[in-house]
Amino acid sequence: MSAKITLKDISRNLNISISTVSRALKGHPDISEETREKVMRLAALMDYEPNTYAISLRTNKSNIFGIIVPEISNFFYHSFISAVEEESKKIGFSLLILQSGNDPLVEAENIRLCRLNRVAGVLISVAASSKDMSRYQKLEENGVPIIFFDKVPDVDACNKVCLADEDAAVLAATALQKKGKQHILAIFGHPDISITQKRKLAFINAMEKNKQAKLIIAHAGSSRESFEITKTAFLASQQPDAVFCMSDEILTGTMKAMQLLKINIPNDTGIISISNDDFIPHLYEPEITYIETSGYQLGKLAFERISDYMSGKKFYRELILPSKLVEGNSL
Amino acid sequence: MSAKITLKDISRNLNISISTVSRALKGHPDISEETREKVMRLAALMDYEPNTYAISLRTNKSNIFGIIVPEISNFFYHSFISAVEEESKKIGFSLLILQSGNDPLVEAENIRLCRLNRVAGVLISVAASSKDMSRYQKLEENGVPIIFFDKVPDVDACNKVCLADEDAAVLAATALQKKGKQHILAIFGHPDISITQKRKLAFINAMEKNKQAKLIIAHAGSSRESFEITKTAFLASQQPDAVFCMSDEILTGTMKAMQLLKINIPNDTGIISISNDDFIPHLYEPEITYIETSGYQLGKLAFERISDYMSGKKFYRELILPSKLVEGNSL
DNA sequence: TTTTCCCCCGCAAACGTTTTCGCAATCAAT
DNA sequence: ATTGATTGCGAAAACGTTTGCGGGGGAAAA
Repeated sequence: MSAKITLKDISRNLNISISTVSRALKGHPDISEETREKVMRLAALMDYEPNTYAISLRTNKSNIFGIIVPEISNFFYHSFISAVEEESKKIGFSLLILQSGNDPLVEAENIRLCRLNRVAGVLISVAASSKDMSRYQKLEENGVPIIFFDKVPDVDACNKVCLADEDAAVLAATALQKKGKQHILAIFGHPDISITQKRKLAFINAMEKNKQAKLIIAHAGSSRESFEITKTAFLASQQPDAVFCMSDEILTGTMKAMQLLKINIPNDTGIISISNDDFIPHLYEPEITYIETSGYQLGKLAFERISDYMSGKKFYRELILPSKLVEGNSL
Repeated sequence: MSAKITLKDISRNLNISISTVSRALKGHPDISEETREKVMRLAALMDYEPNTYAISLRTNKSNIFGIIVPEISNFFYHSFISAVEEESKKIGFSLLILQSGNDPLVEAENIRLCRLNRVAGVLISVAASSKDMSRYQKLEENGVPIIFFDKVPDVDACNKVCLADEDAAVLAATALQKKGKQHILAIFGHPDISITQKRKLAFINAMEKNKQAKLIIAHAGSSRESFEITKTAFLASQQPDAVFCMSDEILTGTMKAMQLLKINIPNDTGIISISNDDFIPHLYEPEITYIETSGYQLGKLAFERISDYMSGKKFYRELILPSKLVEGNSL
């Protein structure tokens, strides 16, 4: 049980005051080069590690970011978290990861936890699309920066980093047109969530330019539903010559149907999706052509924003991460 | 900037001492029912939230578990973390999640971080299969319980929770025999890692009972490699009538080859794998028959062990999570 | 010589708790 | 009435830092 060594230990050992040790360790200009050297050396030798709790108590700050997501078991949030973790580590920060399970109550509780732990900042993808910002504002009043990402509140006065949802849909539509697809099954997510609405609108608009193409719009709340939708569509008299899947989850359902019906891709039909990572699209043969909206990249962006905020750039901004087409062989 | 209210605020308000307030709040027997009530009520009213840093400084404890995994972007660790998070929340604990990237140096640094943050306990899946336990022991000397899970050190004097690796392989072998498979391609992971060795040994042993079956053993370090191995095997003159995949990663590679070669499952060939979750096996049509070794369940088990430890059961134990066969339609 | 200035450094308070010790009051037992 | 135990509470130290203020000493300016 090697007792933790403290500033006091060092000061006693060197016959100088605690304050001098403290200042020396953090390069305060008041301290002479000579004593600074001395202190530094001894601290290293004694394996001194500052007590983060004492520091936080004194300064009312911490080296922890809170990060709240609907669920951690999700590729997208996953890669987001990884990215933030990588960057945070570089500046000596740790992550307090909390999942809200899409429940506003749990979310509120998590925010409370962040307050309790005096986190230095919060990154959050909101659960409910509530317009009630009060629970978030409490944090900012205490000087805690809060960055919304992906699923963000529908108000202007906050910091957001988002994916280019419309843009991704447009890119997909363009790719389909370029291939001359004429009979397209487009499967979107649950009609109520905002991301579905955005992508659907943008997709349909972009498709308008191609008057003669036949468009079938469908909504799937789960992988299972998109499986059924796809199956039905391809069992009909006239098969689509392309499928657009709004998300990874939908893509997996569609692909199961493809396997069941032994449909040849891309000869019988083309596939294109919007995906968060390369994982799902690379699972199939041929590999799926997709529009990437990277959680990882978004994480990097969010970290950048929170760093900027903490170093003084406290104005509100919305950052958008561009998406890009990744060519597979499925279209 | 609503200043945080403290014990002092409450005490002043009630004209009693800080110590009394502190004791009242935590139900100390010294305090009369009457004042306890009073204090409780006012605390609730004033929305009092204890300062965790002050508490930790004073008690040298925290309400945080450290959890160190090779990578967080991995289904298995993922579900493990989810399970631990769920349970921890119930007892008011948070999680400090760190990834080592399989680098012993980073791992050491992460362990240091756990010490720095005075975590109440550590759950770790070790990076290197090093037998050097010193860096871990330092924690236990400080009274911090450390539970190893999944990838554990090869020594007895520590707490472990593991998957039934041998068991899973035996179950798979048995299932293959029951179906009367005679020409089996078995793909394992990288030959150096311990889990590969365990599973391979158990699998081969279990297969011995079926003398006339032809067994092809292969090793794949990645999804790509298992793709190549499978392709080659099925392009040969005599095709296997079943494939056994040791892990999800290997399964994905094999399934890509199946799609490429348009092999009919289970008519042309049967598939069975060992998987951490239902996610990957359910991605295909037909769904894959697999042996489940659940990260989620393992997380629950690990939490149970660390709770027990903290409540006094400090002896060393190794817990094994049984695995079970989940029937799909691929065999 | 005196004054002014700057360079280094120490004192002590403060952050919000927990906990040891002790004290006064009450009550039961002798 | 004296002792002894018990009950309910307060004073104060401690946890390890940071930081405002002030002071001693030496050098430069007067």
